[in-house]
Amino acid sequence: MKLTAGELKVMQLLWQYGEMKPAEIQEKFPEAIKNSALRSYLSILLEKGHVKRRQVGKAYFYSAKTKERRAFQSMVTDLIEMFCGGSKKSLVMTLLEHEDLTREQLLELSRIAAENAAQHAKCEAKPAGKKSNRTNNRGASHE
Amino acid sequence: MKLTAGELKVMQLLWQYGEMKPAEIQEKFPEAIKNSALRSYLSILLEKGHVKRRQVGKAYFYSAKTKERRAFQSMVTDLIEMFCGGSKKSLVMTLLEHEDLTREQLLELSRIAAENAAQHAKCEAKPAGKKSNRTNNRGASHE
DNA sequence: GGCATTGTGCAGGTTTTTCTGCACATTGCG
DNA sequence: CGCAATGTGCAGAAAAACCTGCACAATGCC
Repeated sequence: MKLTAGELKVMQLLWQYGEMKPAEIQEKFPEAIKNSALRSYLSILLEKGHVKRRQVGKAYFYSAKTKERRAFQSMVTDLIEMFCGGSKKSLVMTLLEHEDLTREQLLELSRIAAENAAQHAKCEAKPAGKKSNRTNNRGASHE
Repeated sequence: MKLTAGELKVMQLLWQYGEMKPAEIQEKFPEAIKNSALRSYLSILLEKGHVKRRQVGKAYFYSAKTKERRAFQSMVTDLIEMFCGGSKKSLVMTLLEHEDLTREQLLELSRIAAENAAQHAKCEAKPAGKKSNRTNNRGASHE
């Protein structure tokens, strides 16, 4: 996988807004960036296969090829390997214990964990099948 | 903050084993690395202030100056900003819902979240004070 | 002493990431 | 037409990350 900081910023915008041409990405970029610098990122991303582009008139429209979910998982996996001895549980525990979540948030998370556990009970002895996709939210704003 | 991949590997070893000289770090390094390459990392880390060193005879012993916790938090914060709209809760939810945790792990996590919520109830209206340090485990092996 | 071992110093190299400049082509408008 | 605006292509520069080689100094052992 492996996206650099700059590449990731571009991908974020493509994930969020969909197909865009360089100038549009440039506008939405978190900090000021020259058009040529941005296009430089795009060509690297194209090379690496993370984006694709479509020609319309003289302009190119870029869109994400790599899914946000994949990129996220890849980063979480790295983090876990580096800091939590490879255990996802450890990461969650650390987050629960050391980060400043409110009482309400903790209770909700507790509930969600319990629900997921119940979910698991139903398909015992099937270690690879998963995901009910009940409340799939990520990518923006639900605080 | 900002540690590169290579620097982080060095820091991990220093966090785990404490003070060491270059040759010792080199031995423990996850992949093969030349002594000079490793020392190159160490001098960058020294420059950046993430490690300190102590001379004993002709040799230097290096140890971590930056705390593991700080580095971890910094990376989690980055991840959250990039993928979860700045919400820690979102990160935990995503982990709970999409990652392959066992039923037992989920139940335990649910319990821990509930406990932490209870903890919070006791010091209402104190948003900054925290941490009971009941089961402080991270950095290695509890799967 | 001679010589391998273990350590540092340091002056670099290569590759990747980040960013720049400029030439040039097309389009729209006065 | 002239010319600004908008787009691409491309050839890099600059900085950071990653890695190497070699000189040399101290130590221990024959």
